[in-house]
Amino acid sequence: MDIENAAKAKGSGKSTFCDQVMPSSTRPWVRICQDTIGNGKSGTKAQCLKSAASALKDGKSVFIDRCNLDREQRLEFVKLGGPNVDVHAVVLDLPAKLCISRSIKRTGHEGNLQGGKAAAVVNRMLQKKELPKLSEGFTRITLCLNESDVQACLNTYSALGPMDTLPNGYFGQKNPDAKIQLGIMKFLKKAEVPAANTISDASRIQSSFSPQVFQEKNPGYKRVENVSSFPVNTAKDLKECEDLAVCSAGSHILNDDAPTLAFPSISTSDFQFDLEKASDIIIKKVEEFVNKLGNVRLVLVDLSHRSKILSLVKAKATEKNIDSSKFFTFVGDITRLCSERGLHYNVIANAANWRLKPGGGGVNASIFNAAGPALEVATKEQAKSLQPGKSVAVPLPSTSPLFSREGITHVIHVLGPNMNPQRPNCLNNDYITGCKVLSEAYTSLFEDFASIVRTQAKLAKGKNVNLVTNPLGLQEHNEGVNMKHSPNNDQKSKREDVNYYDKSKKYKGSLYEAEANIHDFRTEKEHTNNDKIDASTTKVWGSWAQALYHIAMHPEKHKDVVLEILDDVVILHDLYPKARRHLLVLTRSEGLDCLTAVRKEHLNLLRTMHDVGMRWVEKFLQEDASLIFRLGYHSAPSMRQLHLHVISQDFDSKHLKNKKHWNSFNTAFFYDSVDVIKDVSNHGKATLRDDESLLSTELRCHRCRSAHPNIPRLKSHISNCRAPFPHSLLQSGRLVLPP
DNA sequence: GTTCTAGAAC
DNA sequence: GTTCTAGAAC
Repeated sequence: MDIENAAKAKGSGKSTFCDQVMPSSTRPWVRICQDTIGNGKSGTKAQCLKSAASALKDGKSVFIDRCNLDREQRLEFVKLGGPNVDVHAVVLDLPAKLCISRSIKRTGHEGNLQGGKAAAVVNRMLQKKELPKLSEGFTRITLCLNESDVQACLNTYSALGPMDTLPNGYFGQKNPDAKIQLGIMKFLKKAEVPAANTISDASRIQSSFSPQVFQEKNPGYKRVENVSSFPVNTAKDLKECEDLAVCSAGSHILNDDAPTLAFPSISTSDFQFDLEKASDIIIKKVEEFVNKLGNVRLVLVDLSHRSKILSLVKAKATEKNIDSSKFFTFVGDITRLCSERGLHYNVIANAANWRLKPGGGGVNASIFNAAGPALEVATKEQAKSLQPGKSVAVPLPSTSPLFSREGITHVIHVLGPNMNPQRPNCLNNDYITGCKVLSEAYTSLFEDFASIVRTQAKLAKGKNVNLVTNPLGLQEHNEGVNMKHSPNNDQKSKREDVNYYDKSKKYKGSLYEAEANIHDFRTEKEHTNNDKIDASTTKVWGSWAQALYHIAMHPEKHKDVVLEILDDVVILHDLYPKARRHLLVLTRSEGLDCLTAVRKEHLNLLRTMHDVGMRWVEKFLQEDASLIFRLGYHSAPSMRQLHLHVISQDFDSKHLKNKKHWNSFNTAFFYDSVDVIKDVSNHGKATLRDDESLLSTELRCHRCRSAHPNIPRLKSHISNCRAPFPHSLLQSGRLVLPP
């Protein structure tokens, strides 16, 4: 099989890199494609070189679109423009698994043998492949390991204007020498089951085969050989990117997992503090804390690449040789650094006003706006006002978009000194006091951040010591994971033998979820070590299964969904109701996650849950006497934290979409509350009936028991079926009808 | 829990 | 060609 031909087949797709960049770019790009250079047909390398040289001469920027898998192939292209041309490589190095499945699919050999052969060819190619290095003469290399890397890179190049330059360096991976993707051997065994085929998949395959070299002419740009890497791998705005290049040369550390504080420059905008003095203070305080804090990152953020304060701080950081993996400057909206710029961060500082109120302008308005009303409420709980030089850390409720979208767990409000006569407490140019107060402000900010990090580390540690019989390094994992949160990180783990660390990385490791994750480690560990352990402790909850737990622990922070907060339970609307009326009665008892854990001591709680549910049913029946209700638990719930479903039997809801939805409420999987209470009362526990097959059984009408071929047909039937309910449901008060 | 989507079923 | 399911990803 000829890999280049394979690449060409998919290269014709519109989703290739050049095709996406060229139309949206204001730069004069020329694409040199070996596959089409010979009057639409495949040409030679020499033809490519010739065309590229002539385009460069005309002042064009050039894409070299061909398989440049090894150094030798690339060498002549890199040399083309001479020392005044910027030479970039964009390496589209997507999972090997994908290449193989695509190539198998493409050649039409889906059988076991051919599939295996195709996989072997790809495997050989990948083994041979040599990723580009800066030492070959590239000024910038961007390695894309997944779709979102590719998208970020596309954005970067699409935004590149005729005169713009990009920072030099190696972006995207710690080890540019990596040759073969782990897990490939495991994939080979599965090669007989080719993965699905789409256009976008096709383009990914091509990409994998052909690291492509893009050259752009840039007269007047001085070429640098040994350039730095940045702790950034996605950047949209190229101009702004220049400001990212603050790191010391030679550093290849992408310390992306470390707890990260993003902070604006305090007092330098509206409060008109002198920039020179402010930058000195920032550098001094950063130097002081960077070593003290251990494995964390401090990131100074400003909106514009023209930011004076960023350039000053950047220059001074370089001068002072501050570790660029621990401190760097970054251009972007502080409320969107993760979603828009790919920077993982956990805590942000706000340049607050003394009332700690939203509004005003600048960072304060922007953070309060982005965080939603939840931040204002949470802030009020912590403090009413703030003195200059002080800060206050506010845990961000999980309802805040900054939490869910960006992964920010805390906002630290900081009030700096004011030099603006139009604002309160103006220091009238008294920079002796001013510098002292600004120093205090940063000290307070960094100490608050340190305290958040320490608390979380301790929490993780404490739980481990208590819960894990054989720590096996888990402690370390948890600490590492603790502050990590990466909503937009779709980089897949290349390892297929998922260990605890890998697994944990898949969680959104917010501070709140950290606890839950630790719980997971324990249970999974115990499960592997001891098969005899009770089922109630072996369940592993995914990160998405924590929502009800969070609500139960902090119902006051979820006023948007919570209907009623009582001592033992919380009542809320099911987020995706499967009927006209669908409530959840949620226990507030921590650690009671599902029915299997319920024992005699929970009887009172079960009765309370039932009674509260019944009270709401009565209310609903008064509003609509045609409704009929059923109260019960899912035998094996998807969401953590024991919850009772209170659901009307119309099942008239757009959210009821699949067999599992239907069967979870209409087979023995649905465990009537009255039966649970009876069973726990009689036998001390609920009898297990979480047979997975219950969820995939045929679809039957809950009234007349007729079977239906699919969900739409079933829904159409139940909307009209008025047959009486089965005898069993009418007994023991399982169904609740109007009096 | 939902969303996304390939491909099976119609 | 369209509908629907089911599995993966989150």
